[in-house]
Amino acid sequence: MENLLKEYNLKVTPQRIAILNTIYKYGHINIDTLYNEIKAIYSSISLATIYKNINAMIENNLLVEIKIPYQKSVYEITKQKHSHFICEKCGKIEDFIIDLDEINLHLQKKYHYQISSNIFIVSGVCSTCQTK
Amino acid sequence: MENLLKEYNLKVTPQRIAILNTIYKYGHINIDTLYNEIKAIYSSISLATIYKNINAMIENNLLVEIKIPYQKSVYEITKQKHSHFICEKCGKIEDFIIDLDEINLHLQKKYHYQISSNIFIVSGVCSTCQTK
DNA sequence: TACTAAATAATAAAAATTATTATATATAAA
DNA sequence: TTTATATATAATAATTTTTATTATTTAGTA
Repeated sequence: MENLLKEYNLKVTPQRIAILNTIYKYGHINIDTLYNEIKAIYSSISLATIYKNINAMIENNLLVEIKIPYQKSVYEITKQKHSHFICEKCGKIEDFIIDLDEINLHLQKKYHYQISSNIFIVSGVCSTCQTK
Repeated sequence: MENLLKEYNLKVTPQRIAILNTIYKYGHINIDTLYNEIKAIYSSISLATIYKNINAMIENNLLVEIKIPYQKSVYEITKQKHSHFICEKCGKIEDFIIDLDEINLHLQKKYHYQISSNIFIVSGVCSTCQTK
């Protein structure tokens, strides 16, 4: 995680490494869970520090915030463009890759949008919850 | 708007009618703008009443909340399923209809999701902002 | 018209986020 | 390796956002 921080022009601190490790471990994590996890390691850390770091990392594009219906936002490490599936039963969030180029091209032609990014969130019931 | 409230099993009050009229006028509106607009009509209304009504209307599916990156949520009257385009320059939000059935079917087959809804938000530059 | 449940107004309280400031630490340069 | 500087942290405080409380008023209905 040190290299990652350096890549994104952020100073390397043990707290930040812990934050990134935790986010990486979870894949997606909200502020409360993150705070609790970090507190277990650095008991003196304050929520404000978590927020400050998260915001710094978002500004430097090391993290992205995913705003989810009926839930608090989750944060994840910036990676290949992908979409999210959210299970309405167990709350699990899964990444999946789907090619949106065709749709974007279509929108570009039809509405003359210059498209820079997509958010695609799918809600439903995951395969494991269906069998319960 | 009276009929709309009745349809969704909500009592008809002048404040609620004003709220719905304002949302309808704007298409999409955030809580602050809404509050200011309503205050101009009912100067004694409190923000808590706005929140309470918005939440009641969301629970009864008369309104939907759209969570947007880098902005406060906006609310809109429930209508035909649609997606949103957000202009990064002027902040304008536009609705558009696009058929996501194929994609959903593909996801359903590939990941065995039972899909109930989609959120599709496209960011970029709108046609008018491109020519500036 | 009167009854009942629910809405409003006016706070207050709680939850979420950001700001402040002294101290500590990371990085870069000497 | 040491020192200087900028930035991060911790501890709070302050702000912002959202929800709860309660007395009063109002809408819908009998």
